[in-house]
Amino acid sequence: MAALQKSIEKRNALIAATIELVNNNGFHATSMSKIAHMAQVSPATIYLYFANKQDLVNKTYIEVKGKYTDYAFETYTEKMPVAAGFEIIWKRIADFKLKECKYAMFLAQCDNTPMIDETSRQEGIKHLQPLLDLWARGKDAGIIKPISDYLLYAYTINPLSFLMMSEKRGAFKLDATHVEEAYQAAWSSIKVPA
Amino acid sequence: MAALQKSIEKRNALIAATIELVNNNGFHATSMSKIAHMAQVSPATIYLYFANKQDLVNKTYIEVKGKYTDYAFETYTEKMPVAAGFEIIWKRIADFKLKECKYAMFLAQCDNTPMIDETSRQEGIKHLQPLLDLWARGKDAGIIKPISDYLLYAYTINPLSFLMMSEKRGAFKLDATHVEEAYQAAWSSIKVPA
Amino acid sequence: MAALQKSIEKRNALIAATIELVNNNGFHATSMSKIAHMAQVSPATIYLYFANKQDLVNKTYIEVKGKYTDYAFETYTEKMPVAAGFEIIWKRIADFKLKECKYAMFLAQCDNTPMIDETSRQEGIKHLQPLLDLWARGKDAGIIKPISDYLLYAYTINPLSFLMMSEKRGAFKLDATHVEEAYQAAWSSIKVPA
Amino acid sequence: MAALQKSIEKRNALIAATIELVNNNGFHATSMSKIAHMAQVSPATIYLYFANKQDLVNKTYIEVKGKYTDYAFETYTEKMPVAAGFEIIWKRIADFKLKECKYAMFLAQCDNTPMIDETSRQEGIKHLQPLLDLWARGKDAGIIKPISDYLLYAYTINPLSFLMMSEKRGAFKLDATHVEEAYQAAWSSIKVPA
DNA sequence: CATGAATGAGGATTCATTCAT
DNA sequence: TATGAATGAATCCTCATTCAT
Repeated sequence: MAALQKSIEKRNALIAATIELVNNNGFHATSMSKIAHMAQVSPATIYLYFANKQDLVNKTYIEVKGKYTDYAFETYTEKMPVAAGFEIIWKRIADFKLKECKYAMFLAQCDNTPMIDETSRQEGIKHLQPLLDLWARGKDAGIIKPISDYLLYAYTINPLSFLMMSEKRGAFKLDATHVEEAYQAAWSSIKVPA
Repeated sequence: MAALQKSIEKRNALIAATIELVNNNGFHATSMSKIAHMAQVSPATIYLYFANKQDLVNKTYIEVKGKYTDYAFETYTEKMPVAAGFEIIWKRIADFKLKECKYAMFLAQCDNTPMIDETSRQEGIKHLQPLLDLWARGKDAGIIKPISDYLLYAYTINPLSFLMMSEKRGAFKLDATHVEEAYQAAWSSIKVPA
Repeated sequence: MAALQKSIEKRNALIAATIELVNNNGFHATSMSKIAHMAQVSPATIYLYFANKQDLVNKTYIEVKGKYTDYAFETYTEKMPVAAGFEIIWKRIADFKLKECKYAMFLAQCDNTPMIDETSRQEGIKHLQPLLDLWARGKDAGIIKPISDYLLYAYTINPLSFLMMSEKRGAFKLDATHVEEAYQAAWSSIKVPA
Repeated sequence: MAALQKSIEKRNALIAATIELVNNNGFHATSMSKIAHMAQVSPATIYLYFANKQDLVNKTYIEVKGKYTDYAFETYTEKMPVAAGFEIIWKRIADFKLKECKYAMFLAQCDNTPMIDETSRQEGIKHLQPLLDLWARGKDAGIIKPISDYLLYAYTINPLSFLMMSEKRGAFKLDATHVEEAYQAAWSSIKVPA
């Protein structure tokens, strides 16, 4: 039991180190030895937990994506009305991206890199289903525009990544007002006009 | 003159090779020798044109960003009405992202990587000024919501990157109808409701 | 007793795994973990039976060499006439090399590698004594040429290794006729001409 | 020209280092860095001359095998009578194995290792053709036994490897008398009895 | 006896960069 | 200006071995 516990802690330390180093230096400059060093482990030990660098990065991606979707849907239930449900999910996601920016930044870096393989991406997307279901309900009810989920995502959720990264870069500060404005923009873009 | 011409061609070949290799393999797997090889040049020659790899990548970024903004504003003049002007710029950008996807993909890869330094990013953004001016006009006229330019960008232009990358990944196909829907979503998100 | 039995079985499993892996992949690519895995044992357990890798390999060598000489002399008795005794031993060895090729191949791999130390080699040779005695008898009787045992071995026994390896490599097929021809060649090379 | 010369010298130094290290420590313990060090070159430089370790070892094998066959046939011409021709070739080979033992040992180590691929082996064997032709002539003339070339090789040439390695191991000393005895053994084993 | 987890040392290989020509 | 050859440092990863349990 203690052994298992230690194992889990070591795995977590490795994943945490990967996130931190990739956030600070990018995939390119994140070496296995640096990860090992930060996790206070020998480089060889990494290979007890992960098959290779690809695997480590992809498993980290899946893990973080899991945290993200868990957070997103924590306060949502399928019985909520469409508009209210959307607002709740959207604001949870906004919260996550701003408060758990360590994770959000990592996911942003994963967006366009070949380091993450398609399998892991699919795995990561799977948990977004409740949002897709909500959109389906909305479209059926004539509340949400009958357009592709990719468009809905591009215009409501994806902008948050851009805003978060801009803030991280120090370009501008995202306060509560901005978040509310952003929500209004997101909702305006997909709701069927009155 | 012929010498100068050859110089420029070599520089261009290097930049073209960088774009192609980064698009296909990512920054990680793009080495100076491969770039040199593809540009039919010795590795040492690269250093006659660029200080080092960072510099090559950043200069490439600026160059591509220039092509992007040139294209965006080619048919726009400052005298156009706000809504019309916005539509024209937006559709040019959409066009660019879909037709010049070689360049668009490269820019997307640059979005969240520490490989591109802040100076180059600023340099690349500079040329967006006409769009910012248009937005200022729109806000003054009560046509566009009085919110941060970052928000306006996040909800109108940035989604196109996401859509383009999704299409590249084969996730879905972006046809003319989608583009029109996307434009409506973009405009809905930032226009002041009637 | 049962415990001792299990111990012996484990040792045997380790030796068997070593033989198989070295035969298939060479010394170079045969790691302690692979041996442990194939013997269904923990890597650490190997070190309860053998001091280190060198020791494991050398002990394996001695063990296999033992099987080889046991087989060689099983049907031979010192009272046999020289020529008959030689034929019997030679054909047993030929048999061994062709039928127990798992062991023969392993020995062949050991032939010219520094992995096997001189001590183990001496140990392995010791059991050839009956053959040396036979040769001594043959020399005394003027039946076998009065030349060094090394020469006798080189021209009668050693060629079998070459033939066996050639067959393993698929270069040619060793049938009963070939074996008889080989025997005649061997005997011709060392017998005193009539 | 000077540059080409230096290149050739470097390649030769690498091959020489490979031979020496493999002879002393075996393939297993011969690392690229040790080879580089002994050739007074950076490890990276090896990869300018050889694709990888396999390639280096195989090219070395082919090179050495070439020296071997060149030496073997230097004084032989196809017009010589069978018996005389055979003696000349055999003694040249014996000479080579004893005097150029650096090369002979390396070839012996190559005999049974998976490090040498089948292609290189075939390449190395190609140059033995004159010997095979001689044997064909001998068989036609009823001077040499009508048996497989593999058998002829196993009983005339291959024993020399064993003797050379035994000598290297200090087991016994091969003097001129031994060589003559060995030759007689070889010839006895394959000649058609009077 | 037996082990799974752990690791330091070392493996092959690649890379950004330099330098003599 | 242009280069091919060269390299030290760093890469990912494996291995023989040990140790707490």
